[in-house]
Amino acid sequence: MSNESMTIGQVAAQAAVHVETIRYYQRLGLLAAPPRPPAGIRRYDEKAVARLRFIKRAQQLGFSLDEVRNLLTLEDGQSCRETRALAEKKLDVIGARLADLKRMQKLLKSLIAECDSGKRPRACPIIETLSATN
Amino acid sequence: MSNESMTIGQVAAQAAVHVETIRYYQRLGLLAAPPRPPAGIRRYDEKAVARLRFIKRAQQLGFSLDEVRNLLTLEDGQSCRETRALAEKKLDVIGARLADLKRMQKLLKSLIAECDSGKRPRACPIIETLSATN
DNA sequence: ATACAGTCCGTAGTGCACTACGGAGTCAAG
DNA sequence: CTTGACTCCGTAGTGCACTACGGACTGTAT
Repeated sequence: MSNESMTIGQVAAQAAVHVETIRYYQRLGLLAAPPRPPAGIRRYDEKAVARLRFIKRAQQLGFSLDEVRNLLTLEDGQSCRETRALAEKKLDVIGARLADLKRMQKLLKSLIAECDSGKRPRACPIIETLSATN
Repeated sequence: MSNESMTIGQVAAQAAVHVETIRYYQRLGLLAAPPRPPAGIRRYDEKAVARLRFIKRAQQLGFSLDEVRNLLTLEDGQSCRETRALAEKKLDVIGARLADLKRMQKLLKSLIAECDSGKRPRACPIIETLSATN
């Protein structure tokens, strides 16, 4: 089943995506659809599975499908510089997002802690904070 | 301008949101639209601004508008327990997201570092990694 | 009195990544 | 040779949080 000539459903299973997702990527031009034999069914090979995995891995690294499209045009591995630049930009975005989340986490934690210590004169510190007039 | 009887545009400016956003929240029932005088223009007070700020702050803490709706029904501050539960659930989600992002960050960093050390036999380590057959 | 900015309201579009649906065709097993 | 699972293809819907548009009206400054 990891051979040549798989159906779209088998490819989907191999790559752990839904059939519809494959078609969607084909529409977006992220994955080539093999030619359809006259009145037949398309057959896919290992490369399709590899490509899908590539896309999924890149997504997990935080790349959007549009960025993945870029990555794929660099897939030949010739332009390491560009790929690197893309990765660095993404790293910045991740750093910023990380800072945001940490800020949220800190605030929520302190609010919850304040809830726990019964010693606040006010109603609910969480609501209080959200309502603050700043 | 931070008085009674502001127009929707003034409220928007005060709360740093767009007019359309206010109307959108009204449609969602997050904010009450004051009655419209016959053939006139609606007038808003400070409370509207405060409510919008509440919503925006909650969003910054990672709450969806739907969750904000919940928060708003708890706004009287009487049911600290429920509010706390909501905050704790959100804290969990944030923790998970943080872990994800850190994983991504680590991987991207090491890939970029590998790019820098010229000593890899392969083409581009980033592309290589994405292409790996795992 | 009139120009013009702002308001009102409803509906439609955006972006992202899918997910669902439906009717027709195809393929393999029994 | 029929049943049933799978495939093909196009279009439409989902979820979230807005954003845009357009025509009619209102309020204010000149």
